[in-house]
Amino acid sequence: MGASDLLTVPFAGAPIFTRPRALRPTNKVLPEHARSHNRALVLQTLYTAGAQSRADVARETGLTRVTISDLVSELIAEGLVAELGQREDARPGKPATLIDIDRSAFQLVGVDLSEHEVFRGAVMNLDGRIVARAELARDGATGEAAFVLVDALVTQLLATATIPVLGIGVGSPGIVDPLGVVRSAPNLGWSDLPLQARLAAATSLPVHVANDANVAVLAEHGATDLDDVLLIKIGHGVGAGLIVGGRPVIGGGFAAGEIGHVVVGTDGGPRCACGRDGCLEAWISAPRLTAQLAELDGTRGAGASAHDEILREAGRRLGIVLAPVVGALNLSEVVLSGPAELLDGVFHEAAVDTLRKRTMAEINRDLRLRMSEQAQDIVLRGAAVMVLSGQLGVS
Amino acid sequence: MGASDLLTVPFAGAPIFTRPRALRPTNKVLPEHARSHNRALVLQTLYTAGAQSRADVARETGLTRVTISDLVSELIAEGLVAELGQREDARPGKPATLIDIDRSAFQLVGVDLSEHEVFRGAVMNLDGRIVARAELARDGATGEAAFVLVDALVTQLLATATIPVLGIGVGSPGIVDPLGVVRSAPNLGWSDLPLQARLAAATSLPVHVANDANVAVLAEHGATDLDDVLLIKIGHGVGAGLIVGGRPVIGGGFAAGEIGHVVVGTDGGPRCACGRDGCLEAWISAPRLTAQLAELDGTRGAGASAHDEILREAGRRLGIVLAPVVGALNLSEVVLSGPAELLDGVFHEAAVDTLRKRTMAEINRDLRLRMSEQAQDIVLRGAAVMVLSGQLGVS
DNA sequence: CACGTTTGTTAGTAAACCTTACGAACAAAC
DNA sequence: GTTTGTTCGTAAGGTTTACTAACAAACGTG
Repeated sequence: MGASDLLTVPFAGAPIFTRPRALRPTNKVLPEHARSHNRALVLQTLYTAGAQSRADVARETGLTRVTISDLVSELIAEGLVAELGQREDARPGKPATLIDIDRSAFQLVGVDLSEHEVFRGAVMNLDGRIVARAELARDGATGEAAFVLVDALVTQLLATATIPVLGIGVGSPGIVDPLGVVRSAPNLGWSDLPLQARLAAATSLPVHVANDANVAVLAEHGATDLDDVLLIKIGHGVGAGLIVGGRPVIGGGFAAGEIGHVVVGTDGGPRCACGRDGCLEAWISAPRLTAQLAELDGTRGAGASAHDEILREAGRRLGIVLAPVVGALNLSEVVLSGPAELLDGVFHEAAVDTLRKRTMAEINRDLRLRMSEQAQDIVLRGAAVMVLSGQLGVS
Repeated sequence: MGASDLLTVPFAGAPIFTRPRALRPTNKVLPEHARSHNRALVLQTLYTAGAQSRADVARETGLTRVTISDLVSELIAEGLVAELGQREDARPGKPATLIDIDRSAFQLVGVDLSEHEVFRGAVMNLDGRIVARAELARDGATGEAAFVLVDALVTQLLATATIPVLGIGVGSPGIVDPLGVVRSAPNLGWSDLPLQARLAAATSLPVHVANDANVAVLAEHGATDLDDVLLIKIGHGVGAGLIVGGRPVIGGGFAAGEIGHVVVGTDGGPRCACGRDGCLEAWISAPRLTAQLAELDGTRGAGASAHDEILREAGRRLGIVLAPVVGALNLSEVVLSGPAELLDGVFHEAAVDTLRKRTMAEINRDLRLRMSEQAQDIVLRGAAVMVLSGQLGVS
């Protein structure tokens, strides 16, 4: 069985990004779609709860043991699920045969194009653990040259994989539509580049492409139980990924999360590359903060408190922008991703403080603003989630 | 057949408001669920496209003529669909028998509790056209007394209905959970009032309750093709209703849209009832604007330009709060609902202008900010949509 | 060792939609 | 006036799906 034989799943996890009505597939539902859904449900149950018996899965999903047996035998035939032998612990009744997703059946490839100087990628197993890494220096490549680099990176990663690859996930900067066309990525000199289609043609594997921040939030969503998460990704630029009601938000123009050039506050601010004053990116992008701190270090007699003041003001600006979003969506979780030496300290404190002062405490009582725990690999892990979700309906 | 016999529809339109994972029903999908979905699909096709033949519906939905015939005969037996006789226009082939939703089979009841002085309600037909109205002065009633008024209003409306009532929709201020419990509505003195359950018990009819602004945006969503709409409802308070990816957003604490007490800008502002300075509600609520204008009229020599300046500043404040939300969600449509004499003019202009200046033009190019066309009845119409969607899967 | 419990399978049933086929009714062309 | 082709709605039969019922196997427990 080839990986491309795997069904796409209409309900469980497939609508990775909701798409405009015009692009949506027909809405009719056939019995076979129900089966795909239940199939994905079994995989999802095994994925999140780990090895267990068929009877356990039946209880968990509400389907009967008969149906689960049928679905599982199909999944075993496809190599996605494996029997692990009998359960060890002693209890009455016939001993259960444990089954689990065969985590050594497939690997995944993830690619992160969001860094300015380097394209990074990894081969991961189905758990999202990284088994091999690769990176290629970008050296300022743009346009076709940049694509050639991506293609080379993917080829290199595929050669590293030791078992069949389930699919490839790519997080790209810029505006990416649901078909994986990079509509616009100024830094890479891409416009209307059909990245998904070209990589799929080159590799004959399922390929999923989305905006880097939108990919990153998938990694974070897997780590929480919540249905609403906002991730702020601070690097060379500032972007956001958003999950509302358990579904990623893509936006009418496929540009959801592009908050870098929203103006903050009513008192001006630093001049931004886009020509305006006080854009969020001009306030809090990593290069800007680093430059400000470096400039300060150049000055004689600059103390830690001046350091903190810069970061505190930046954190405050983030809080100002987030307050209306948190209020409108009643978000329960906001996650920060970026250089910890800049963000994890007074910046974070100031952002939390500002957010609390600017939203209604009674309503947003259980709001949490925290640092991501995924560090540098957040986009790679998110890419893995994207592939799992797209190919198996698992998330 | 009683209206309560009608199936709830798991896919097509039923998940009116997404709910937290813990409250969600089991995810398994049985063949009968598929049928419910397809049934709703037929109703939706007829509802939006009007009278047509079974074969037309088959082509539209992708299901076969056989299946459509089967579903339609079921719907006819239930009294929801009626045959209208043969199609008139001349074309080859056997003449088609036109069918349509029987718009005279049921009426709907909608209730709007969002106004400060009066509870308003209406009996509507399936198209949402109002056939009868009723209102009861609130006279400051709170707590149980307010509920008694609502109950009386509903009773009065049900007595007015001439044909069976499909269901009752209620838009209430405050925080309303997916089960129709008003968790908190300070103005009405309600906390944890099970409004849905009590009205359902009193009337033996399907009842749907949601926040007034969240209800209002349903009416607006029906009027557009877009999957993302933000409605700002300005009255005694300021609230928002939000649809993202075609689905209403309810929020982790069921308080999505509660933006009245988000602080605007970084330069202070009027003192708000909540104790802080510069809340959106303190800037732009209808009573506050009216009072400001009245105060101005008391002053000698106040011209139209001073009038405009007050409204312009208010509109600007709204734009400041909306910019991050529009940017983060990449919204394509924002709608204003409230007193036209305040909002439809310089207020509107200033809001549009501010929004454009504070978001990225290339990304939010096709953003529209417009006045609602539904005037005073927006909550009533939204309540109708809520009932239609909940009972028939039609939206 | 008999008994109850749990697991996973077999066999048969009901529901849902499909394909195929057909009669009825019409317009257009001859 | 007849033939031809089209369209509509229905009927019959088949496939897929998940269900209920029943059972053998395998295990603790009293």
